[in-house]
Amino acid sequence: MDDSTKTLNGLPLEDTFAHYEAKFKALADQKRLLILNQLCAGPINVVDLSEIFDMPQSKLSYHLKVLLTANLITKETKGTWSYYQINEQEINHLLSPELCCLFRPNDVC
Amino acid sequence: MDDSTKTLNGLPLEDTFAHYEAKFKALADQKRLLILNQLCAGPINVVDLSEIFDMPQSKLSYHLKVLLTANLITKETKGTWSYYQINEQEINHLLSPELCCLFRPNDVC
DNA sequence: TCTATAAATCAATATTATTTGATTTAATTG
DNA sequence: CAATTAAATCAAATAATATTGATTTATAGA
Repeated sequence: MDDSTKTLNGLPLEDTFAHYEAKFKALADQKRLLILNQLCAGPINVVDLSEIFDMPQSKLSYHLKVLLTANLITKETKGTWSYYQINEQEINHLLSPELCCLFRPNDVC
Repeated sequence: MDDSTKTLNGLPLEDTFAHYEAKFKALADQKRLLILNQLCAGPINVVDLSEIFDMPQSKLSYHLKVLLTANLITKETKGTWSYYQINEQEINHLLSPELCCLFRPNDVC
């Protein structure tokens, strides 16, 4: 069987890996990892994040969008305010239990 | 306690995340994920890889170097030939058991 | 309605990563 | 030693991401 026809769960391997490439790209940034870690303390809005990290709001919006697009976080908007949260399921699916601990709201590891 | 003083295993959080940023960057590429997956079939050299993936040798050397630097693979040189292998420990430390399966030599998941 | 504020988006720029083909280094073999 | 081959490296071109400050959109409240 030639390599180009290998599949996983009915998908060509290349599609599978294109999918994970996107996830890892979103994780491949120190600032975004710090944001994820901060989100463990609970839902938070852009303004509060920009104070905590001393970062311009537009920069945070950008990085939050990257994380959102990769489905690593979720957003809930209440009136003027948007609160961001970890997508625990997705994180658990990707990362080792060891690593997940850095990004899990309710864990002591 | 202010954010800049948070630590994990005696290291500032930022150092921890700088470390993981490098690992995830190495994983954040479809070609490198395919290479890792191929390495599961056993140690292999650059020329064979470049035939399997129909890629120029210099490109493969580049991507292998990225993976090596991130310590996701290891290299063993025998005379003229260099054989690359998965660093299973490192992969296991990073990825969920589910995902590890894509990159484990001896697993059926 | 007018003002203030949250948050996304935009356009310009800067920074990083990737690709390519050529060259170099080093080991093997005749 | 000369020729061959594996594999790393280099420099130049291109592509992808990130950063900045300004602008825009939308909601809330006086």
